[in-house]
Amino acid sequence: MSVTIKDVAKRAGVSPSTVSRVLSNHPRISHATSEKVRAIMEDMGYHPNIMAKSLVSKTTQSLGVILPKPAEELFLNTFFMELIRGIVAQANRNGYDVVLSSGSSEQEEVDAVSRLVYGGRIDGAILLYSRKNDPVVDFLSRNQFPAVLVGRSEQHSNMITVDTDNIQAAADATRHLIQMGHRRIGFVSGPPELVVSLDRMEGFKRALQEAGLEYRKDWIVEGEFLQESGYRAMSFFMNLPERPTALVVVDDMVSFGILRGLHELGYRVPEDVAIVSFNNIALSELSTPPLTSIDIGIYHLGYTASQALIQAIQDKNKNGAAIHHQRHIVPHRLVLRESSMFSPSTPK
Amino acid sequence: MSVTIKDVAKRAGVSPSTVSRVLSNHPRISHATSEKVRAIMEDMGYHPNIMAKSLVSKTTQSLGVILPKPAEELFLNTFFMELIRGIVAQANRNGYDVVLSSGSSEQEEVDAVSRLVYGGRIDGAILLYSRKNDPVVDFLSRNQFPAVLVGRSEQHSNMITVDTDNIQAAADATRHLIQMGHRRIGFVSGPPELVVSLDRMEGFKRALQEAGLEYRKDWIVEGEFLQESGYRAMSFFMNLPERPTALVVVDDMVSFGILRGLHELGYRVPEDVAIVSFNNIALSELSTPPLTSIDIGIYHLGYTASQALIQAIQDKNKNGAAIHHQRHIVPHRLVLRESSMFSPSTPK
DNA sequence: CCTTTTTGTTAAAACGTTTGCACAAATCAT
DNA sequence: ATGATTTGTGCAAACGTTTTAACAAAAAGG
Repeated sequence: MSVTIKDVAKRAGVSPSTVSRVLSNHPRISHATSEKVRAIMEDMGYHPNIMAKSLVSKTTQSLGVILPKPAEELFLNTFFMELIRGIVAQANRNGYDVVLSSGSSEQEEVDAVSRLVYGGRIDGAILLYSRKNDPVVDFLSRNQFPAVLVGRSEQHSNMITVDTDNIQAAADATRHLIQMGHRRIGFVSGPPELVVSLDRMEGFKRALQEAGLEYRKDWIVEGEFLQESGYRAMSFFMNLPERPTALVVVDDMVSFGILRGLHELGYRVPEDVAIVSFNNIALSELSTPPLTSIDIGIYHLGYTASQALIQAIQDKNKNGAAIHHQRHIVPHRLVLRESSMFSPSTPK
Repeated sequence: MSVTIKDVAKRAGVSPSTVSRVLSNHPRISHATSEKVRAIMEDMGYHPNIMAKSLVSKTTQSLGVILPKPAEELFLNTFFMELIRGIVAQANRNGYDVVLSSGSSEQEEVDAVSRLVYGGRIDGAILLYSRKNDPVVDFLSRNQFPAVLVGRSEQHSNMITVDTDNIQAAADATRHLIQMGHRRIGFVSGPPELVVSLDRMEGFKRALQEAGLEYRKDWIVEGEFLQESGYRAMSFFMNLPERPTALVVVDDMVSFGILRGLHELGYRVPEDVAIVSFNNIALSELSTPPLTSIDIGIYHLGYTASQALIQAIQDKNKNGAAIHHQRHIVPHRLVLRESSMFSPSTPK
C-alpha cells in the first residue's frame, strides 16, 4: 500500500531510474529535477523499501551482534548493555542497523549466525565474548565474513579484535600505588584461564620490576570475578605475618568483597590497606570508601568495534580485500578515589 | 555467488516454485519430491535469501526494539540487558530477529523508527520506556503499527502493554511484614511522577488498611531510585520520636543506602529495622544482610513482550484486525532473605 | 558548421523469492 | 466406463529497488 519509487516517478513525470538516482545523489542528475523529485517525495511521504534495496545491492546496512549466553553476573550485564549501546550508537550514525542474535546452545548459536550470514541479513558481525575455540568464530573466519571480536583471541589470524591494553592498565594502576609511597603491594587476580587475568598480572609485575621492587609470588591470589573471592583473598592477606600495604585487584566486584571483609575486621581503607581495581563500574563510586579504579571505557569499546566492522565491510566491498588481522586498543584511564588516597608513613 | 532456489530446482529437475513449496511445507507436495529437494538443498548448502523473501511476502520476520537514551543508573542497565535477553530469546524461538535502534535526541529517535517502519524493515516494535507523551508512541499508534510498551501508559488506547502488578506486589511485601508481627511500618517511595511509585504506595496502603493498621502520611518519604535517597530517608526515620519497626522500600538501590546508614549509626537489620524492597537485583543477595525483595521477573517481562508482539503481528496479518489495548501482567514473587527475618517481640 | 564530448534521461534486466492460475495425471464416486 | 474431484507440478507475474547500456539533446572543440 505504501508509496513506491514508481508512484513518485509517475507524479514527477520522470522514470523510476531517475528517482532512484536522485535518491543516491547521482552526479548526472540536473538540479531542477532533483529538487522537483525531492519535493514530491517529501509530499507523498516516500520511504525507500529497505528489503528491495538490499536485494539488488546485496548489502543490508545492518550489523549482527552475537550475544553470549545468559550471564548471571551483574557486572557482565551492565558491561554488555554499555557495549551494545556503543555499538548501536555508532552503527546508527553510519546508517547501519543492528540485529541481535543469541542461542541457548552452542549449536543453536551457530545455526542462528549461519542463517543471518548465508541468508544475507547482515553485512558483518560483532562477537561479544571470547571463549577459546569458539565455533562461531570458526564459522565466520572460515567464510571470510567481516567480523570483530571484542576481547583478545589468538584463535584465528584473520580476526579483527577490539580490546583494552590490560598490561598497560595494570601497570598504570600499580605505578599509582608506588607513587603514593607503597612498597609492599599484593595482587588479587581472576581465573588464570582468562587472558585478562594474565595480562593484568603481567602489567603488575612489570611496574614492580620497573620500580625496582620485588615481585613476590606469595602475594598473588587467584579467584573469580566475585565478591566472595575478594573476601577470601582479604583473609589470606590479613593472616600473613608480613602484609602488603596496598592491593591491586582485578575487578571491582572483588574489591567490594575485600572492603566488606576489612570493614568487618575493623581495618580502615585506605589507611591500613589501599586498593586500586579495574572496570570502574557504576557502583564503584558509591562504596565506602569509593574505589580508585581503572575505567576501561566500555561504551567506547563498543563504539570502536562498530567502527572497525563498518570499515572492514566497506573495504571488502570496495577492494574485495580479504580480512586481515587487526588489533584495536581502546584507551583506559585511572579514576582516583578515596580507596587509594593515603601514603604510608614508613619511608623506604 | 551463493546458491539460490533456482540452482536447487535445476539440479533437482523441478521448477523453482516446487522448491519454494517444499520450503514452506506446502500440503500439495509429494513426499518423494520433498525428500529429494531437501536432500539437494542440504547438499548444496542452500539458505533462503531473507531479503527476497521479505520483499514479496511483505513481512520481515523481525522485531524492532527501541532503546531509551543512555541510562546512567546501574539498575537500568542491568534491567535493560535482562529485558533484551528475554525479548531476543522468545523472538528467536519464533523465528524472528531483533533489530535494535536508538537515537540521541527525540527527533532522531522518531526518524530512526519511522525509517524502520516505513522502510519495511520490522513487523512490530517494542518500546522500553514510558515517558509521558512520547512522540515515538504517538507515531506508532497513529500508524496502527503493532507495538508493545513495557510499562504502563494511558497515552493511547490502542497500545499493548506488559507490566508488573505493582499494587499487588507492594501489598504482598507489606503483608509479609505484617505477618512477621510488625505493626509500625514506614514506606520509602520513589519520584511521585512515576506510575510505579504511586502504584507501590497504593499497594502498601491497601495492605495496611486490610490489616486494620493505620496509614500514616508522616511515615511516607519520597526520593529517587538512588542510594542517597535511602540514606536520607533513613536519617528521617531514625530521628523520629516514634519510629517504625519495618520499612517497605521502593527499590533495592535505595535499600542499600538505608542499610549503609543504619550500619553507620550502629543499628542492626532486621532486629532494629526490618526491610523489604523491590526489583531483586543481583546485588540484593550480596548485601549485609541480604535483602528480602520482590522479584519482578525482568527476563519474563521481555519474554512476554516479545510473545505479545508476535501474536499481535500474526493477528493483524491474518484478520487484518486493528490493534486494540491489552494489558499483560507478569507475575512477581517475594524472595525472602535475612533483612526481614525478625519478629518484633512487643505483641500488639 | 560539422564532429566530438558531456549532460540528462530512460528502457529493461536483474536481484531471489512467493503465489494465483492453469493443467495433466491420478484417484474417486457412481 | 464416465465424469468429478483431488493431487502434484509448472509458468509467469509480482515485490521495489539498482544499474547497464543506449540514446537524444546540449555544449564544446576545431
